[in-house]
Amino acid sequence: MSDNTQPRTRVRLRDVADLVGVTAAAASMALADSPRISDKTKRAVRAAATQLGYVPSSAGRALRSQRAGAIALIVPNTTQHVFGHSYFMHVLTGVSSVANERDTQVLVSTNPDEAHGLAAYERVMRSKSADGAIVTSAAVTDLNVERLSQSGLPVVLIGNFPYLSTSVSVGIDDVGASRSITEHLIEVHGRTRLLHVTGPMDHQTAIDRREGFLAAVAAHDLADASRVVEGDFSEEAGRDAVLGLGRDLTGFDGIVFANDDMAFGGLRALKSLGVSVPQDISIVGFDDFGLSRLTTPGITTVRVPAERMARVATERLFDLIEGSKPGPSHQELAVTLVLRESCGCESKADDA
Amino acid sequence: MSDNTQPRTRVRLRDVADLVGVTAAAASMALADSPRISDKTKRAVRAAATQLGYVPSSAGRALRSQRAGAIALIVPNTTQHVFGHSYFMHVLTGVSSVANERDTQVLVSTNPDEAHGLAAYERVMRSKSADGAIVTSAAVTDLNVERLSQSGLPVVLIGNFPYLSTSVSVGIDDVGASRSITEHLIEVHGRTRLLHVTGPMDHQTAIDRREGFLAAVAAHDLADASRVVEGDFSEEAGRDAVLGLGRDLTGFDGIVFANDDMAFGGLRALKSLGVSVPQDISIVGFDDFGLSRLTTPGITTVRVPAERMARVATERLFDLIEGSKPGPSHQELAVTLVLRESCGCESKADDA
DNA sequence: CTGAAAGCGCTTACAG
DNA sequence: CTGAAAGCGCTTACAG
Repeated sequence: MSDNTQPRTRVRLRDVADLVGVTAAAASMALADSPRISDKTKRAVRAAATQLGYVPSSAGRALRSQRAGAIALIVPNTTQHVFGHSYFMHVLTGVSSVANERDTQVLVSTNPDEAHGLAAYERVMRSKSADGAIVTSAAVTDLNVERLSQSGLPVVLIGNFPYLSTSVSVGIDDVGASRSITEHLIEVHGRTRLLHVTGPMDHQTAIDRREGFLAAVAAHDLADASRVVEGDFSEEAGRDAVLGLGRDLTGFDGIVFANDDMAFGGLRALKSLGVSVPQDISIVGFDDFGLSRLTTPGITTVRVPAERMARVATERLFDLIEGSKPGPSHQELAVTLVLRESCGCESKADDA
Repeated sequence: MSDNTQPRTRVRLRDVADLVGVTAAAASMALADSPRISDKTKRAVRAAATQLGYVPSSAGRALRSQRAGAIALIVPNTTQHVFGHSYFMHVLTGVSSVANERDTQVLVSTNPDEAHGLAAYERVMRSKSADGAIVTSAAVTDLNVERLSQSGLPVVLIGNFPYLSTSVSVGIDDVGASRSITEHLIEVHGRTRLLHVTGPMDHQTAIDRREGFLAAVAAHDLADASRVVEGDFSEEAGRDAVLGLGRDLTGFDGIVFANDDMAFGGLRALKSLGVSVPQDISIVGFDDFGLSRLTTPGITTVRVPAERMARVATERLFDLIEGSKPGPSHQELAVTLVLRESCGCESKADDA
């Protein structure tokens, strides 16, 4: 019945107020459900707002209230290389859903804006386009993250940042998880001669996952038969690590890759060499952002709860913005060991 | 040397102007490089802005200039199901890079905000949080897309929307591409008994890809030996389509899946039945958003240039916002046939 | 308790 | 040509 053609021209708060016969200030308070305003007026204002299709101007509100009503998700320029698409989508999903609950917009800011002399994300923050930021960088040496997190602006980091101990961050126990998955190869599959292919060593995850690997082999007295090769989280690095071993390859019966992309590259290389996985060599990866269940054999890995990390980080960010709940500065979420075939475990049914 | 501690407190244009000894209006014009202002003043203002670390307030600018300085990328609530993570990231990458070139922020708006009675993206537009929107929906029946695109607000759609012929959109020729890949199975691999598994039939891509398949089999007089089964773009649908054939499966020597996810599900199902691909049955997919090169065998598919579509769409959006260049209302980009092993073509070297 | 002004930061349009 | 006011839309803080 109410075939109210949505107005194409902007509707201002004043228009709503005029229709009811109150001031814009009163209408504002009515819509904000202020106790100052009578129920009768509130109802009238709300009806008028609906009738006119009023939507508050974000600029007007932001300027007056000094709140952008948006948070930024920062994509460091290294992301394409270090993280996969799936990882970022998990993070985006987590951030969006929490932001949605709070009627807050999500701004995605990519970094490589060096032309302007200022990191793009610093611009975002300084221009007050966003009230806070989620940063999911990885490089230990990323000074921008440090500057931003110490600027006093609300920022929550996803990952582990031991050098930024005062920052608020949400991560996982990479050391423990890496140790666990390595011990799975040792204890369940009896592997004794292990290779670890690391990520780029300026990334904390790479450092921690190597540490976990080393702890596992040391605890089982397998350090002498084990080796560590440096990679960079790319599929090519996994391939090169395997191919680079040459005839030394036969000295290993298990490979712990620091992420799934490298495990996939390594898996392909092993296949091309006629080495069968897991019969000849067990391999495992890390992340479970999507790839590892698609391969044949499926890659046994550690599932990093990216979406949950993002959700928690975003909730913490709102706490910071609202100035409430200090809470712990670093939180660690639990991870899951996902057993597939590449380690020697039996094939499971489809895991969706 | 210039160890200028960045000010934590906001720097307003007035502060810059005061430092130079001009009015805020003059400083504004100086930074905008207005011909009204002398070079000397411009230099002084720019120096002061740099010294103070001035970044314009997005709210102030937006309110005055009636321009948000942001565009929105709309994620329809059906996206999780219909598109993959990779697709959306390709789009986001394309949109971001063009937006970055124009100093414009990118807002990501997810749709499922029905609680507020207004589609989230309509809120975004009406609140002037964004000056325009890129919509990458798919459902033919999505009335919100129609409303939004006809609201007069600048909107560019990614995909084909024959029902919205007045809208600006960027897509590919799904019919032609589907026909081509089907003919590849027929002409190159001599397949004659073909099955097509469609997407959800309320999606234009599903309709078009089916049409291309039917055109191919009709042109080669293979319609009688061919069949069409309805799917929904999910891995499970691909699996179910194969398993649902039962002993009829032996009647087919080629399957054209309407996307890669279904092809993957089908591939797994065929493997589980002991049917070898491509020896017994050739299969092909559509999209090439990431998955199809990871499987064994790799899936032959049509590469949809998602990032380029997004770039073109975003450029068109800026044209609309700036009110310039009408140009064609629908553009089609070329696609690539990506030959892998699942059709029977020889294994190629790694395609990165 | 309530009405209406002031002002967030910016840039455009006006007056001189 | 240039100076300074006006006003974008909103909400808070003030005056009555």
